[in-house]
Amino acid sequence: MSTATQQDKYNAILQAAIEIISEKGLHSTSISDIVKRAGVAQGTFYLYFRSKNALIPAIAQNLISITMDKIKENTQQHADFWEFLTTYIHQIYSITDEYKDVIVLCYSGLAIDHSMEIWESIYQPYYQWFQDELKQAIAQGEVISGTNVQWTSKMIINLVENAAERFYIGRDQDMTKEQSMTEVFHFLKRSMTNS
Amino acid sequence: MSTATQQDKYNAILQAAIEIISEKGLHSTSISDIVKRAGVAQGTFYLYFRSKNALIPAIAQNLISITMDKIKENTQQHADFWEFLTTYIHQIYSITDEYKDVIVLCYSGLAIDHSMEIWESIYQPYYQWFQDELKQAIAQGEVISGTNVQWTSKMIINLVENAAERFYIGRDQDMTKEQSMTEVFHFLKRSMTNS
Amino acid sequence: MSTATQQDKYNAILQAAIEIISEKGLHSTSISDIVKRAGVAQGTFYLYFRSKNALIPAIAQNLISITMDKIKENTQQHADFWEFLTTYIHQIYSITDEYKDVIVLCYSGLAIDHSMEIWESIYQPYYQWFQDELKQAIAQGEVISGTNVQWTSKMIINLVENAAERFYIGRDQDMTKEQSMTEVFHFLKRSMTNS
Amino acid sequence: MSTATQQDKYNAILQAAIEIISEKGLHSTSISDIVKRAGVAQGTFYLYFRSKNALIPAIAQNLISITMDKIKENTQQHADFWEFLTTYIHQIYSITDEYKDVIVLCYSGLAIDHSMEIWESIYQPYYQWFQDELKQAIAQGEVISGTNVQWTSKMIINLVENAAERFYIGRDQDMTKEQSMTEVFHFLKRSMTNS
DNA sequence: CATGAATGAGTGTTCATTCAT
DNA sequence: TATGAATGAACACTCATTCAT
Repeated sequence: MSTATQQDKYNAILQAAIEIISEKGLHSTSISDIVKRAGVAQGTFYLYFRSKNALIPAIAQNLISITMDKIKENTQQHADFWEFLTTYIHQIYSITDEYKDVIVLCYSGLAIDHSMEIWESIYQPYYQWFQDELKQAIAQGEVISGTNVQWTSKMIINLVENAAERFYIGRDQDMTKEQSMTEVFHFLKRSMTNS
Repeated sequence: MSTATQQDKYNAILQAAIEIISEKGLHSTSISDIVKRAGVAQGTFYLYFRSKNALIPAIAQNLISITMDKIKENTQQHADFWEFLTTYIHQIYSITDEYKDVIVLCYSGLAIDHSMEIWESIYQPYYQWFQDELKQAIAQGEVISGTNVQWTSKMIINLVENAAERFYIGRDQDMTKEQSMTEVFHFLKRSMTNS
Repeated sequence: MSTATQQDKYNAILQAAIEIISEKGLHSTSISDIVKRAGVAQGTFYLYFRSKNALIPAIAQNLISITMDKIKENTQQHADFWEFLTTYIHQIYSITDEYKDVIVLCYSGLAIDHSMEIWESIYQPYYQWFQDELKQAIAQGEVISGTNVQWTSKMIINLVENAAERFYIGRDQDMTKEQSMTEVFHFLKRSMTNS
Repeated sequence: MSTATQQDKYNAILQAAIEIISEKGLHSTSISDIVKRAGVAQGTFYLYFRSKNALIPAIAQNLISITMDKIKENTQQHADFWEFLTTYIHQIYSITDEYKDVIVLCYSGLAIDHSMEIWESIYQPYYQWFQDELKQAIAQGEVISGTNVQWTSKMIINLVENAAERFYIGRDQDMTKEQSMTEVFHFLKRSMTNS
């Protein structure tokens, strides 16, 4: 029962691309490199991706999917919003550490392609999910009312990601990971509660 | 006595590079394009830049210099930290709008040569300057004491830049520029004061 | 009983090929383009043609068939050879106008496979037919005796085709179509009669 | 004294191209083949020709130049128009024999490029030269007056070339070369004189 | 007969970089 | 310093052809 479906080939190419581009960068990675590792023929690449650049949005999408899956899985049970936020921060730091190369390639790749706006559209369901959590927290009285849920969600997500990226990618490690995460947590909590 | 000094040629090449790369992206811009617009010979490029990639840090450096000049100039006079912060936010939004293409090209250059650390070093004096302002605010009692000046400065700078980039580059324009800036301001102020 | 016979598919592919190659040229036309327009699968092409190059002789054959059908149909009734020749010239000009793209593609196929001899063999029945007309004219005393029928037939056919091609393909339109045809006619008639 | 001028490289590339494309055809000849034989680098080709297709008009131009040089040189001295025409026909047969491959590649190449009209423009000075000879012959009373000099010149040139091409390229050699040339001569003479 | 996914060899073209002047 | 002709390595992408179903 040979079951090499189309989905398999798509994934093989995508994973190979992620691995190699993460290592060598987009510019230095050739299609030839990718297909060799994916175990398919040169032409097969173009059955699944319109061009080399078309890889980037696919990689970004993939990253976000993984991120959401991991976070959702780990934040399912939480006593209150602050426990949720703590777990969320931990997860983001952990994911950033694991996928730092992919994150960098998404930033640079989407910029190369002049398609930075795509980030926003890919993030949409992620933003949405966070908004729901935040709304609930407001309803519970854990977060001050009057908060602009939409804007604040994006702000928090970006702030946490930025802190993690500065720590793991920018190698700005004056403090420990724990200290960094604590600063993030308190900075956010102060802003969202009446002390 | 019109004498084309070395500095002139360096700047001519750098400016030409910024213009063309902003338009067409790094990948699609050739040295040939750049020298043509700069009005120098092909080989002259290599008298001033070691390689094509060496342009990116120079462009980034240039952007930071312009940013710091503009901001310093406009924030010289301020009654208190919050007036300073307001002006700062305005300036960042304005600069982001004007230089969005250059910012994008800096992102796209991120991954080249794994130059992420260079990025942080270029930001260093910028961070330093902000830290000084923040220290002063704490000394004045405008900002809660106990704040980690170093971490918080970076956080603020990144948060403001991110909000502006989401607005102008990610084209996330659900709210007006003014509303967006106001949200940023209050989010930060809440976090840095005892209500 | 609508049954797509083999002949149908052969013709569908051939017609599609003629259309697209006429538009885009042989080199820029892919088998993929052809089968898409013909409404058959990629592999089906190879059930009817050995290769892409095998299309050219088939297209040429097709053009000659059409030409002969049209000319025969229109020259059936003629008082004498000169009326016949006049009609013939008209028909060639008209066909050249209608099929100029196909003619060009036949030229472009000339060099492929050094297939020049194939060309002559395709023309054979055409030459033969014209020879019969010419023989008859000589028998009738309309054309001077002593004429080399074989050589002269080819000469005339080529001369008329060339004049038409210069007019429609070379766009050498200093004179009107009518003037051009009249020159051809008189040039030939002078040569074939004692004044 | 190394004197490799630009003209030299242009010619080296052009000659190499003519040789190889004549042998293998345009499609089967790669730029790599050409530059290797020309003894220049890959990139150098593009300093002299915009593209592979740009070779064809250059080759055609070259062929016409050679043709005119040879013919002019050999027809300088002639007692009358008919001696001139005889020599002309001989020359065309001889040139066609020598350059048959180049002729084929010009036909097919220009057709591939959809630039058949270029033929006409390249032929212009050739036509002009023949017209002058023909005018003189009419002035001398050797050729019937009332002849359309422009049209007839083109006709004669094409007729002679066609006969030669049928003989050497189409390999239509039922008769000897001499017979073929004699037929051409008499066919033309009959048409241009009152018998 | 028909299909269309898969193949992988093949190539025109670009362009960063060098170097003799 | 400055030039710009020359280099040649590198690569994305195409497409004729095959073959398992």
